[in-house]
Amino acid sequence: MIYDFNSIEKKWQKFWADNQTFKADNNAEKPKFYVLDMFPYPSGAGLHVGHPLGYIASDIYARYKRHKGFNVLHPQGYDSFGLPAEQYAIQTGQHPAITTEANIKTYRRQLDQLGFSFDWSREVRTSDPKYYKWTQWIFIQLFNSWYNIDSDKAEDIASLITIFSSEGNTNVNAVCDEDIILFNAAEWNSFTTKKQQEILLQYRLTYLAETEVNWCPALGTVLANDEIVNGVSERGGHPVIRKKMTQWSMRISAYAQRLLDGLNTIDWPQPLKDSQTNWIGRSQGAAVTFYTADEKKYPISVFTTRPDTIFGVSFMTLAPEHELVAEITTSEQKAEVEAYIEATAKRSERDRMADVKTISGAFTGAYAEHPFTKEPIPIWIGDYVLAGYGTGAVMSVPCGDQRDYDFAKHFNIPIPNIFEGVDISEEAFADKEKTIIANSDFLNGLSYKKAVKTAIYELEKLGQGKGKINYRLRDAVFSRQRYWGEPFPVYYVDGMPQMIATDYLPITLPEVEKYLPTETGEPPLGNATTWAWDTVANKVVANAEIDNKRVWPLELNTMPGWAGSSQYFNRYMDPHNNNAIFSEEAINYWQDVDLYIGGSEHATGHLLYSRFWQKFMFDRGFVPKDEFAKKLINQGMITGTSAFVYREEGTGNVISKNLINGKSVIPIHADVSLVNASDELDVEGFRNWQKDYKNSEFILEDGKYIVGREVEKMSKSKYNVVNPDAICEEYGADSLRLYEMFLGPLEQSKPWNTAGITGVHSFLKKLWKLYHSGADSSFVISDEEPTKDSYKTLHKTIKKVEEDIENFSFNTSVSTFMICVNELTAQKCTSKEILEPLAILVSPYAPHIAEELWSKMGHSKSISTAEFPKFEPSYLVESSKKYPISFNGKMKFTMELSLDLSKDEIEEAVMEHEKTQQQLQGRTPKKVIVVPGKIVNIVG
RNA sequence: GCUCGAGUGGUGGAAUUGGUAGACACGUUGGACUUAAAAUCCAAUGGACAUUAGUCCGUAUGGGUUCAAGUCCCAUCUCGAGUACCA
Repeated sequence: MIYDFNSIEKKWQKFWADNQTFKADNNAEKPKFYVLDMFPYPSGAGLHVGHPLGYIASDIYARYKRHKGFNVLHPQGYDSFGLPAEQYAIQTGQHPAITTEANIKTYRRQLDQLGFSFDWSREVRTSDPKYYKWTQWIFIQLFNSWYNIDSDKAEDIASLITIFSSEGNTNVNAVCDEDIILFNAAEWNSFTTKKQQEILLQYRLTYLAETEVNWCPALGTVLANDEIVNGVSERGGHPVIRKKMTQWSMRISAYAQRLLDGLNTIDWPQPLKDSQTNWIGRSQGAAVTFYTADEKKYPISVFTTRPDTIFGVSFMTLAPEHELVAEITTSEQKAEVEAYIEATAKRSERDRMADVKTISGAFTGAYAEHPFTKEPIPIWIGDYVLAGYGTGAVMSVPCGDQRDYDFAKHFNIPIPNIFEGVDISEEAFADKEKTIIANSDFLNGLSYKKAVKTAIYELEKLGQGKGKINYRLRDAVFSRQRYWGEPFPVYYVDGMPQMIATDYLPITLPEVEKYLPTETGEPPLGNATTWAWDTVANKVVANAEIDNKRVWPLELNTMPGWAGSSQYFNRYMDPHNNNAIFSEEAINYWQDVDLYIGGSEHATGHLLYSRFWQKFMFDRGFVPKDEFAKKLINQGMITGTSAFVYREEGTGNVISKNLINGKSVIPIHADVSLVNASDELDVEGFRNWQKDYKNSEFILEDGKYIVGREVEKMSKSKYNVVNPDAICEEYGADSLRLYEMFLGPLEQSKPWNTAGITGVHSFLKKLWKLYHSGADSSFVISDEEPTKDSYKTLHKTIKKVEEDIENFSFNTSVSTFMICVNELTAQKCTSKEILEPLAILVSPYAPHIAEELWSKMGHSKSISTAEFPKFEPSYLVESSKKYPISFNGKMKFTMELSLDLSKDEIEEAVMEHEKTQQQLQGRTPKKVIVVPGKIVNIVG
């Protein structure tokens, strides 16, 4: 009987589906284990061989944990809102829901054929109204919450209203907008409802605010910083400009410190933690207030990490956008300042980035007063100061900061030296550790640390400063001018946002004629004709019914891509619950994700926002853990191996790689499916594929055309995409699963080369043969007592595979299986004692063949219910060891010695050996190092 | 520029606390079987010299620690990822 993988795999995939083998129970006696993959965006291109890498790894782990007696939750779903489907809709008029549905079908078929043990009964789709009902629900919870710094957590907005109406806001310590007015209880109670709502909005965790955004006119949308590459949109490469818009924001900044602290409690890759740490960008220093030297005494607050250098300030720099600029600029300087502001506004992000070195700025003509020396300090504006960071103003200390130094040099501003014994004639001195402060009044002679403390103390005495921690992390804009996203459960009464009661969720996406922004520049939902909220009937009605009494307009923006993915891991716990985002029983049973596998590209997007929402959900008592994933692994990327043919310039001949010899050629991508393992091109196939080359002359070497190879990212445009469907057809899913693991460590990126798959495929055939040693290769398994060697082979395999899986070293397990099967084949082992546990060992990696062998051995239940074989160390105990005998650290020969020997006995035996004498050639060794069980090294 | 990660045969990669470098595969070469091909099996395969032993060199480069270094320390180079004037 041959190994007919195609029918075996189909058979077991059907068995698993029919029997719901991997359906997870929400209240089992067994301990829980939650293995999660980052769910995919279902793109039109389908899966290529790089996509399943992480899914295979997590599937192996999930299957292993089942064997180990855990109740495993291993769900899968789709992040199905997103721009590509919308772009396609704009181009073709096809509704994104239809495109998405079709793409999901392809994904599902491709995932199924790989034999994953997903519990598909729990599938979620972010674009499904039954799912996004709960995304809208979370939004409402955020709206109805504020961040209390005293309790250091989010609380219900009702508690804030209670405080306002009983004592006003003077004692409230909250994370809120900067421009808060102070009021007492009586004033609060006398405010109009609208006024009260305006004030509350300044405290809510999601709030409407005027934000400066990256507006892309061509796409009609706002882009996040990470959606802009080199100043143009990542998709399409359209120009991006800065623009002010009223948008929903998330007060993630409230959680900056906790997001930082939480990193210490989770087992995530260090590079990922580092990039979140950088993104949050905590810096400790002081807020200092300077006052202008004129009679108006405008306060200018700055943030500095170096309050110890305050006596080195020789000018101040404001961002050109700073609101004080217009107020303080003198009439003489007005023209110059305005010209500079205009020039910077025109400069695109791209120009600014490409040109970091150019120093530019303008003098405002105004002066500030130094808090201690009372000397006048000139106030400049310069675009190296960013309006969006800190206060948009800096105290410039040219001797201690290179940018300030460069600016001062360029504009001939004095550079006072406040460091003892340091030369600053060439560059600024930014070292904190070796600093001794000089020329600084009461700070003279102090070290950095002491000077910082003293400076802050003195500033506080003056009432002109205090210690402060600043974060780079900005509140996250949550509005998108797009169609294919979650609608907000929000309508507007007199311009003030109102939440729709959660009973009436979901608010489903309206139908529109066109998916583009409206002619008046409103988002695509502005095209909807049935998009108004009837506050009495509590339903969406036609826009024509808007009377601004009972029927009001609905929000036109939709939510960003990360909305749907920020709590999906919790929704999987109870995905069909229509009364709650999840039941208490479900969340209390599953708690959190034990293992999360996905790409590192989500480091500062999805993974930061999810942690933020999780902490919010924790504060409000919805979830028991404030971090959602205990352990996270980034799988590396599988790159493609592109193939190139070379067209000679001039002649147009296509020259085989080794015949180029310095000729001037242009490399052209060839489809990798036209190239065999020996880099030979199917010339006829190439001619038929690229009609332009139909009649070109191909210059061959030894009758073959040899292509060039290069490792690149797998993409359609490089013709290097390898599709898993064809591989499953030719070698089977088990081969593909094994091979993807065999390629190398999970976390490393590595190039794909289909040729190597024959190695794991023939391993599976050998495995099959081990169980089919009868006449006509029929199934044979015996009750014979296994040999010692067979036991040893099995148990060293159990040990290694178990260690490997626990350490996520899946590549080495595959090698271990190969060695095991090679050895058992040589031993002619047919014992059930050995072959039964072997099938279980293999089953997480190659589940189809394992199920088939398992059932042939007479089992009626799935192999996934079998217990993982227990490692028995006694089978590996050795009585002797083949010692490597080294001379001066270099191994010369080996010697078999009993492990019972003492150090001295070993030394004696080694010294007596004739090869030792031969090596020594009569010399007496200076020293003999004996490490029992390891090595002998003879020195001298 | 800064932060982080990585450099091992022709290729993917192995190598526990420092203890036989190159496991396991791919590829290549030779052989068996076959009319032939595929499949399968056997042997060789880091480099150089010697081809019988054997000797020397080898884990990016240069130093160091050690009886012993791919592994630890210092410096340099190269590649990859993240970030972009963060005061």
